[in-house]
Amino acid sequence: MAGAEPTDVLRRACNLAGFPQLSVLPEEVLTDLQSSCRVRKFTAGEIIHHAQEDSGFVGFVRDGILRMQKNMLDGRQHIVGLLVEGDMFGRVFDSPDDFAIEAATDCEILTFPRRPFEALLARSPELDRVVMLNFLNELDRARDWMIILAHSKIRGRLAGFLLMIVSRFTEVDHLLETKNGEIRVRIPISRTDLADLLGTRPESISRAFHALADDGVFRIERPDLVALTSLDPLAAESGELDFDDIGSVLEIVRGARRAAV
Amino acid sequence: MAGAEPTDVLRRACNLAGFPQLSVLPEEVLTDLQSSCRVRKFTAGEIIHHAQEDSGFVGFVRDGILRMQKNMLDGRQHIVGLLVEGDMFGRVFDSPDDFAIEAATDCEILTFPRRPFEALLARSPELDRVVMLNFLNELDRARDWMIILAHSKIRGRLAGFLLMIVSRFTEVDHLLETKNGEIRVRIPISRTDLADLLGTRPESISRAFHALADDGVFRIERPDLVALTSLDPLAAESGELDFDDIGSVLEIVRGARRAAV
DNA sequence: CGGTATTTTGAGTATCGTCAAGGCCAGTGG
DNA sequence: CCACTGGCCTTGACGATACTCAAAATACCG
Repeated sequence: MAGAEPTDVLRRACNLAGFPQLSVLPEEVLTDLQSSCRVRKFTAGEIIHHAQEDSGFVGFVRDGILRMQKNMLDGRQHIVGLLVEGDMFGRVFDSPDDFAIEAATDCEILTFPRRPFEALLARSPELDRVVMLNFLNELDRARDWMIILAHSKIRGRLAGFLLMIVSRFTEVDHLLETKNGEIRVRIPISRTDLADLLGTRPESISRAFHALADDGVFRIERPDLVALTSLDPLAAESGELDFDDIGSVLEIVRGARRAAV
Repeated sequence: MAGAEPTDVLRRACNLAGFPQLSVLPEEVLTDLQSSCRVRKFTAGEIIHHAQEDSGFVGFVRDGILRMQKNMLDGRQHIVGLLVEGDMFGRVFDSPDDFAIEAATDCEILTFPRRPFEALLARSPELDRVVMLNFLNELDRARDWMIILAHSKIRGRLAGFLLMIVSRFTEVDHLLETKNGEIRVRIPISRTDLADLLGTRPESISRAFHALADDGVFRIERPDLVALTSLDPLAAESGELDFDDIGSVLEIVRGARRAAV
């Protein structure tokens, strides 16, 4: 399959400019990266990486959303993280990942064969730094998910999830939109995925959505789109979580309000 | 306070031999580390590091258990991880940690001033590697906690917690003991901490303990000590979680059985 | 416009959170 | 040595919440 592909076209398609973290790398490292890079596309539901086997590559998400999950023997699955554009995934220097990676939406990723990538990592402290900071960021996110999951009521978890989207996934393509003084948040995964992520069932997720809507926390435009005028009720529901960069989101809201007047 | 201390004695006390991960480091790096190392002791309940402020050091746990947590405005606290002997904590190269670190038990840690540590990190690829692998390990643990938290019933979460201890904290001082063909697991934190970690209340933790005991999953010797003859019921309760190195624990059990016969 | 998957709603049961009270243990001081 | 105290764990009762199974409504896709 790979042999039949027009590799020069593929490589031209490997535009690394879309990854701000990589912009600090020296030109030489970038060309090295480009030379082993491949673009791969997946449609929603496809398996990108099986748990506990070496995929042989590290990946960068260029577009779409991936879910990292553990598939249980009884058929249920638990999601431990969402990967969005700009995120890196995969292992370096040790055993393969314990989690499977699947496409939650249609998506496009860049892959780099693991061995050459590790070699480059050893040669370039800059790349090493980028990868290290990426892991630290993932660690933060995982712990934020833990806080969200620790809420005893589903309403609180859902509120935490929405805050996670507006605060951590601010930059992600089309997830956030400000219009007429309100923020419109697109929920990029299904109720089932949301249940797998928040540790509950789809029915409870649905009820929590409508309970919050009834209380005026937001308005449900479509099952995958809610509109809200303030983040405060959401923050109150989530139990006074202070996401670190919620401030920047508030700026967005104010900007939207000014634009609306 | 620091100026009054007999620093040569302190430095002799900085025995890095207790950290297997560090044994791969070149002699030169080890001496560098030793030279900036300080030993600090804390008693249970003491605050080691406040959230969102730069502690100015990275730490290694030599003894005892630390909890990493977020303190909520309403007084509740959510635990996002436990640090045990051999674990490293603290940030490098970026903003301070979002979480507070407190002593869950009396403990002893080694601290290294952050700036010199970062400088050494830049000079030594070996140390860099050690730190990177540490973060990867923490990431794995955080995701395992997520899986545990995602259980809808407290029984399942508690079972997951016990499996976490048995599989991930195997090496930790006195937590695990095999005797007369059974494993005795010491629960190193209070019911309240356990509730903060598993996202519930102490009462529910207590009930879950006794419910599992009534079903023969284990026997409660003391509030902080349970004895069990097989991990299978525990694994069944936790929903077929397959902790990666549960195999090695099973070896321990078999060994204990042989010794008992 | 029809067929399918997803989301929502409903009713009954199980589990959990809450508040309050009781028990156990260790340390303290008489 | 014993009574007292305070912290932690346990138990009980009740209301709130979530899970389960089933069915209906809605959205999505061709």
